[in-house]
Amino acid sequence: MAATLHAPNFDLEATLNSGQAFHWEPQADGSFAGCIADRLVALRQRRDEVLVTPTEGLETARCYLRLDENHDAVLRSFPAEDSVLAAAVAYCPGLRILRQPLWECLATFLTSSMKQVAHIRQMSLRLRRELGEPLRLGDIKAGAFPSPAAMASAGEQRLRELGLGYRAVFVHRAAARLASGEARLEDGEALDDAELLEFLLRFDGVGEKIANCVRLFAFGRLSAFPVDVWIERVLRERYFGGDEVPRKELTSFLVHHFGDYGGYAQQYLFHHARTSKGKSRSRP
DNA sequence: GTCCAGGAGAGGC
DNA sequence: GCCTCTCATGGA
Repeated sequence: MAATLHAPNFDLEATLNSGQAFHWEPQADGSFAGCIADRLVALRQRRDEVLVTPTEGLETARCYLRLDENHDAVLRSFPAEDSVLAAAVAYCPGLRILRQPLWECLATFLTSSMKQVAHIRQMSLRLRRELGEPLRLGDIKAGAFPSPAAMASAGEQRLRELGLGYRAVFVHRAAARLASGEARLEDGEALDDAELLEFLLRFDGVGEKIANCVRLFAFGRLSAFPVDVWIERVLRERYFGGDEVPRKELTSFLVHHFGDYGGYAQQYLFHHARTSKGKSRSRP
């Protein structure tokens, strides 16, 4: 029934619930059910293994969970003298960056602006339920993430009704551009990191933050470093003594300090800040 | 009831 | 270039 993935130093629950993907649903048996592209799978962690149901989903899951990478090399790349990052890694060393489908990632993060993780999740599940291809796995039902064509033909008004608010226009425009063939996200694969950033910024509603989320979580550009309100707070408080930091100075610091796997560092810092008890939420 | 969120774009200066 | 304002919604 289930196939097994070797997954040392891996934390399935943290990875699926760390604000990268928003649709994994916990099951009574401790597994998580959700779609990877158009395949509905159930994933369950057992010590150093991840059990994948059905077995045909094995390679899909391996790729999605990035279990084909050398994670130790990522951890070794981090600046040794950085105690803030070290604490975040120690808090949840098994956290991984996912390798998500391109459109799903772009569309989901277009809905993310000025939204809390819980609400992005609600929108994602609703879009899947209302507009996605219905899938079944035993008793489990779920919807695939709706295609650009499905989103385009649903129309902006329908997307608004599904709770997207002012974000509906951006999602709809992107869906229409992709459905018509005017733009192809796969073309981004061949671009270098800087070119890919420019490519993504051409979508209306995509700024530097969302572009970096898509570069990191979908295109696997592991140096991409999304700066949201959480990360900005962590950086200001823990790396800049609480002072306001000009955006340009911040960007320069990120590139030089965190290095080739800055995106991973960012995810550890984000997850730690957002979920740990000692989370910093000081405000003026 | 109030606060705030994995932002971006437009307009004013 | 850097502010400030607006957009929309519901979980915490």
